[in-house]
Amino acid sequence: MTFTEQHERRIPQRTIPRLSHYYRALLESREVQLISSETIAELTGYTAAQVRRDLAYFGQFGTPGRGYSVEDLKKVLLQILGIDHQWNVALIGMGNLGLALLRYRGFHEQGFNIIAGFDNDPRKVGQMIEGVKVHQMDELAEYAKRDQIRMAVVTVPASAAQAVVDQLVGVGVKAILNFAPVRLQVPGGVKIHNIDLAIELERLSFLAIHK
Amino acid sequence: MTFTEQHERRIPQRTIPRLSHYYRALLESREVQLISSETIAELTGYTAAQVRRDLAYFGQFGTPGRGYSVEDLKKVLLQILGIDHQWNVALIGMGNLGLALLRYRGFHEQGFNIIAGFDNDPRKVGQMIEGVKVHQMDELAEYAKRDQIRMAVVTVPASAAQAVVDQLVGVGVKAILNFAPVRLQVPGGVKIHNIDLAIELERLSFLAIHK
DNA sequence: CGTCATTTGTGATGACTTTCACGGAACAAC
DNA sequence: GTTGTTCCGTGAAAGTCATCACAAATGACG
Repeated sequence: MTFTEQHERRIPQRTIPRLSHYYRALLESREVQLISSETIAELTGYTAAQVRRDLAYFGQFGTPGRGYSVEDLKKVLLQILGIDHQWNVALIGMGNLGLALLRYRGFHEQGFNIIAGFDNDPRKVGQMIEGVKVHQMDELAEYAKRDQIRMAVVTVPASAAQAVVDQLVGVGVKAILNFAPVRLQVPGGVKIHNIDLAIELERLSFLAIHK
Repeated sequence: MTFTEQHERRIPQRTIPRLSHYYRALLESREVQLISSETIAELTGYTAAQVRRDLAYFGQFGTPGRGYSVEDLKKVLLQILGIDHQWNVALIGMGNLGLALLRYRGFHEQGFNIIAGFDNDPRKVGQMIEGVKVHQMDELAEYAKRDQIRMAVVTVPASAAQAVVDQLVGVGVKAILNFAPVRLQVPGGVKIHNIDLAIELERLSFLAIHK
């Protein structure tokens, strides 16, 4: 069973993280060969209808009366999420957050290989951390070309983020995960996803005092 | 001008982070006294109608024909977001991510004071990092009571997260920011917000290969 | 005071997302 | 075969959220 690109409908934004959760549920279900939408729902906390609808956006992967093949569905989800192959990732900004992400094992386990770090601080350049060497920013173009880097994680201060992103776009990076608390401009075709830790805490604060 | 609690309507989930963005835009507008929804929209990348609607969920803060008072609106947003006072926060799990968050200045700037760290690794217990002491987990109850800790950030491995959360709930913590990639059970009244870095990367991967 | 330009707050509309509910496909059992 | 059970895929309904568009409010100006 294979997933073949077929964009008939628009995919709801929130479907995508749910697919990741479904995939994790499948990883925990090695002993069974078939799994129902109801079981996936129980394991993930969503509803069975939601599971079926989300999967149906991408094709017909189940068998009525039986369920979904765990092995096949895992492959399909890997393909849909784009993690059926390795991503070479550059990490820009080797401050505390950058170091933490470099050491975070979760990335490598999902096929995201951080293959080079970049920083402008001379004290950090040249260091070897977790098997990853830290380079000066002006070496970015060289490595991006050589190692086909198409994804980057940005953990520089807000004031430097736009310039860094411009450089990344310039060397062909197509997807950027940005931790700097600032809205960044990118040309069409380049995807950017922002994680703002202060805003996440504020959201929690709001939840805690309301409702 | 003051915001008085009045929950007539349900607040859309996505309104809350937008409020944080509006607040940031106001911080950058010190020279002006009045600001229009149109200007806030330009600064944040949303639409003017969205800005007005979001604010209107909580009351009437503007003046027709004039706009919003920057000073007043800042106060209102601080109140709505619950960051008009300090939060005492416990940080559980002093691994790489925990250390990065401890050193991250953005938290303290928004009134989130990490006042104690906790870990079960004997090599970490007793250390002093960024002015914060690392304690054993079994000392949690004592500190939670003494310092009125009502919020916690959890950066322990997935396998330990539920036990940690149970302890936090037991000592009266009401809001938890969880970085462990696992779905956690909490009783009603306790708010939990999850950030899963691997899933965020998968979302980016999806965006990069589709559309 | 009347007119004009401006901008809020909100009813109405439209777009998007989730849930419901059921036809039909698949297989087991006899 | 036929019956019974299971469970997917999806049209339709319900629910949620964003945008439109305008009445009403405000102050400037003469």
